[in-house]
Amino acid sequence: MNILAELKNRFHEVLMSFSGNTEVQHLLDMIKPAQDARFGDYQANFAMPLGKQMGKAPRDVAAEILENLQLDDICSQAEIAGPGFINLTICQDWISSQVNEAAVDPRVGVSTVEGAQTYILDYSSPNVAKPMHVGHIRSTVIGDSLARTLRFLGHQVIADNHLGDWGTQFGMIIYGFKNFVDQAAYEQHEVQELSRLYRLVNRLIDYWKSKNRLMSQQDEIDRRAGEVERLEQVEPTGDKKEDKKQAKALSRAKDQLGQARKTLASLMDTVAAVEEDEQLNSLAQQHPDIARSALLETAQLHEGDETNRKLWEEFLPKCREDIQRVYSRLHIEFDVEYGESFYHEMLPGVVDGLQQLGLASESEGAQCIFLDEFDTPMIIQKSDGAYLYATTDLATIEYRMKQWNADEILYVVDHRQSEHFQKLFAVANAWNAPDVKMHHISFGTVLDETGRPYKTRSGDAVGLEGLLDEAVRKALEVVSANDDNKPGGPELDDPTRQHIADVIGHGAIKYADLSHNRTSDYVFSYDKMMALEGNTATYMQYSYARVQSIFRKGDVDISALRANDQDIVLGHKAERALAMMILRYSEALENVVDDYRPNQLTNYLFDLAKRFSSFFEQCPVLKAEDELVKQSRLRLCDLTGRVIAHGLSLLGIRVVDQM
RNA sequence: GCGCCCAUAGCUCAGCUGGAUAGAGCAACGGACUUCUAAUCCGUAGGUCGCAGGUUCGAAUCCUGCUGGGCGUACCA
Repeated sequence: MNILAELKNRFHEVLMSFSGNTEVQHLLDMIKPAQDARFGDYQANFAMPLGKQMGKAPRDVAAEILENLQLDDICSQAEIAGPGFINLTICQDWISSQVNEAAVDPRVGVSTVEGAQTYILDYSSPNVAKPMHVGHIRSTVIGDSLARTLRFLGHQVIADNHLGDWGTQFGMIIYGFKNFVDQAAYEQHEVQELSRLYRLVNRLIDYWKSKNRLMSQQDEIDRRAGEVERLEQVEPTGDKKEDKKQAKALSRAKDQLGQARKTLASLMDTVAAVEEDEQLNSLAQQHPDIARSALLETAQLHEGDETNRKLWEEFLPKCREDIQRVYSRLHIEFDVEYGESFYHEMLPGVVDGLQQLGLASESEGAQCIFLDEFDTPMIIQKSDGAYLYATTDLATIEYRMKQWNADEILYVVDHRQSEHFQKLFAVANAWNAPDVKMHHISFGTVLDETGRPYKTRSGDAVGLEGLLDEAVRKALEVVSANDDNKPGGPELDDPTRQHIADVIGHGAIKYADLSHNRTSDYVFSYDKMMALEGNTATYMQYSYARVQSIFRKGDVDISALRANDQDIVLGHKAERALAMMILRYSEALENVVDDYRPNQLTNYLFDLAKRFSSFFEQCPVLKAEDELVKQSRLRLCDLTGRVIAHGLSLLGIRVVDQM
């Protein structure tokens, strides 16, 4: 049961007599959870605009609406307050009966949506040639959570991992393998060696790129310095506005000069770092053309060159296994994993099709699609004949429509690609998918602790696996310390502690990510991520474990408890508050799906767990005043535990019975 | 230059479609374990919601300008 939906239902008819249908929807949206407990449980704010519109006093309008409304069974109180707010208090009996229903419902009171849709979720999509690092986690975790939530609500979901298994990075690995491989190391640990080769080639390419840019960068500095000098000599005109403009131009020029100098310094660093390393330097000098050569390897792979194709076929499964290992420990699953290579053969057809429709045309040797709203075109074929990820993305949409006839496609990708997606959606809608709704579920950049964009420094990137290991290690420390300090002595053996640490550590990392509004940038901090108090998964897991602990101590037979028809009664205000929050679960899920924001669910779960903690302090369960209250509270505990576990499961987070 | 995004407590962040006195967590301070797990709870303190205008009965939220930051911007993904 969704209380909010039910309230809107009740108000709908009455409001219809006050205004038209489209307007009513808008007015109904002004019914929402109360901002403050003093105002009851829900509040309706539509009397103010309605009064304005009708030229009546809002309070009179509110009164008139309430007179024509049958709310007695749901609300114990419907009060007009302030300028015309309608404050609604849900009545005790109704909450009880709804909670009783939820308690025997496998879906804990959440119904499936009407009008289920077919969603395709495109998330995670790592580059298989590079080890996964902290930057990959957001897409993976947010996408996984949205997939689970949509599915639970009754939609059909196809989770697709659009792997980067065909791009330039493979050319780099192939080049590295042909020139620098350490056979012994490769035989011992293939992926590790491949990843070393990738980083090595990347570094050498960077070296040459930087080195070749030194001159032009110096020129730019000279030019900017000249500009600063020129601006400094401009005499004040006496005109305030004009002088302000001048001052601004000068400060901007100085800024740019500083930037240019900084860029030069970092170029020089890159160059020096290689040249100071004798071995690296000698490799660099032996491969001056490495950037072009690596691209050539990619081109040859795409053209079907036998050697390169064979190498690719040898590398790919190994890279995928490596990635799979991370997914298994995170319990991430996909329905399909069609990488970029899967679409390779469709690309010429995509370009042809777009040309024939006149959407694509040649410009500067490349096949381009020009769109009115954008300055730069979407390029679908390079002047050297190679295809780009835009081409692949278009082919992917084509395939997805044919294969699944999707209603909606969600791309969980960081915000830097928003322009790409805007173009992609515009082209797809004009070309082969006029009706499908496509959304870029963008999220913020991962920042380091100084607030700068988190960048993987070549050589010592924070691998995702290392991060997960660290989280589990820290969790184990806390689990052990906590268990050792239990009043009755330790309760957990080592394997159990290890398992608990595993659940808590992985949960902490996922939750840290999911609990932020996805559009915000994200400050990555080991300490913050692994803090196991406050608004963290651990707090919810702890609440769950406390419920189970009550059952253990009380020797409660859970299946018998669930089978008995003893009603839940809400005598204490902490019980009422807890029950009310349980009934809001479906509202929370609706909020998640509404704008694809899992943090709506983490916020809800935190509220729920807080209410439970408060209930736990104030309401003894096993030592309740009588058997009726005890049974009622046991059932309330059970339901709370189930909602917490269920909510966490939609975030991809597990629970344990004991902590 | 153009485009997109952001600015909320000391720190990290919520704040849904405009609603009443802007909320959490962490850190700080004061209380609560003979008790169903203190990984907890109760309380105190902490704010010019970047600045200036505008729209509105009502603005952190919408509009305009400004300041400061991030990102993107023709053949990488």
